[in-house]
Amino acid sequence: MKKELTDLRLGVDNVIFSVDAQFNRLFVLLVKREQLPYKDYWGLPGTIVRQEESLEDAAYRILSEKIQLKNLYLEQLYTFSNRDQDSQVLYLSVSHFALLRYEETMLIGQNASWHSLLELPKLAFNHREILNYGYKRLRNKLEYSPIAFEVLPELFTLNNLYQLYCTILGENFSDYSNFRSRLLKFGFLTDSGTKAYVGIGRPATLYRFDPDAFAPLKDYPLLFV
Amino acid sequence: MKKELTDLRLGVDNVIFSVDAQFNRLFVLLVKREQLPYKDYWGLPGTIVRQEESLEDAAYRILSEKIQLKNLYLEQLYTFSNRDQDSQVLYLSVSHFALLRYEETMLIGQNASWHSLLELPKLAFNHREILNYGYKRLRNKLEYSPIAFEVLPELFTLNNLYQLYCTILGENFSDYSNFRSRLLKFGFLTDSGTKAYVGIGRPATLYRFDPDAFAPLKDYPLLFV
DNA sequence: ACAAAAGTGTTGACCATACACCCATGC
DNA sequence: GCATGGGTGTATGGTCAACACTTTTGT
Repeated sequence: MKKELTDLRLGVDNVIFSVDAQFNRLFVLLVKREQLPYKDYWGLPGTIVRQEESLEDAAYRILSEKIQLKNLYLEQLYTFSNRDQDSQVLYLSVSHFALLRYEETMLIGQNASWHSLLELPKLAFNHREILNYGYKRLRNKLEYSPIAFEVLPELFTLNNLYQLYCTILGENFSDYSNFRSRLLKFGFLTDSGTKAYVGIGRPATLYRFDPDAFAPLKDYPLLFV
Repeated sequence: MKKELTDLRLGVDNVIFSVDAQFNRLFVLLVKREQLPYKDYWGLPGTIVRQEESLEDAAYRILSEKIQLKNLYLEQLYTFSNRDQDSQVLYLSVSHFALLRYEETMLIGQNASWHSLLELPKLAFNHREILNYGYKRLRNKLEYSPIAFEVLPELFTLNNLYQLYCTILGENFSDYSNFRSRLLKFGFLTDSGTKAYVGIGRPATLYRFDPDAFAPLKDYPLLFV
């Protein structure tokens, strides 16, 4: 019996993205480590799984210490494992992923902050690898699922939507006018009847995402890009 | 310190598919359990991770006890977790996935066998859920990656390829002649110069998959279907 | 009137579908 | 010759990228 068991440390690490819709910036949540190893390095918010917790419990717990959560849905990414050569302890990290609204997310405490993906510090452990994996998943979800509408306000303009896609996928992923017609043709964006007046220029139609109209499409591999 | 640790049982479970190219059948590898719980039920080949093993080691070890492995590449699927309400032990199952050639795979021992997906017995634990997850991944990989060529013989006809897709994705996923031209247009199938003479009818051209010609395409989301 | 931003339309190239049809072989 | 399966071609309709154009606002 003893032979079959192994010394384990089970942890969770979270790759939490947020999009600043106003200034078109993509952020990831990092925490400054206060303990060894990698003291004073930045890393992903993670923790050891405690007695009586599930994996998801642990992931939500550590996040709730760093940011205010509401309606946060975590998705499992991948399980990274690594056995320490000296101690023979097997370290397991089950990583999770989420996308939030930057404007609605309050940070708690001093040691957590949003970092642009364009200027990342050196990260602790293999967190850079986990982050890259999460970023790949983010872009993938944006193309194949309606994740964008979870992070936009209830009413949004097509330009808001387009900017969000640009921020995550990069400029020139698609022509704006073609993006418009493709999205409108799907039929799950309904005209709210109101307009967005923002200074000079023609006011933009405010749309609303209609989950019921989207539902029948959800099993098809429709491309948003 | 004690408070942070949790009673853990770490296991791996494998969803191993094989395709019988000759008779167009898709199989999954199941093992008849000899111990409690779920004694005499069929289940996925899995094991507890031992001292000094990595996750992958354990996955390959249990498979090597059931089938002859050669060039088997396992891909991680998902980590299922479940805490026992009575003992408070946290059970973790890191599942893996692979696709093999039925014709080249020798089973070892009496308690492992191939089962058609169309007539599955009741499975132990949550193995039905894991299997469904793996099946979804299999179909997905077939559409977006050249996994089919790992499982076909070195020389194959376009009809062999088409039959393989039919077996996994179901009939009528695409017209045969359109499937032909789409695949040939990619340019990574090279005419071997030889023909397959199988009884009556015009002999079919034998093709070979060219990894070098495929390489530049690998980062594009090309659709095989 | 003019600039700015939203929104529409047009064009040509490409691609998918559903077939019809031709080709090479065994009997 | 003819059945059988391999392989090619084609007409239609749709989709996509690029870009020109029109509309509605503030100043």
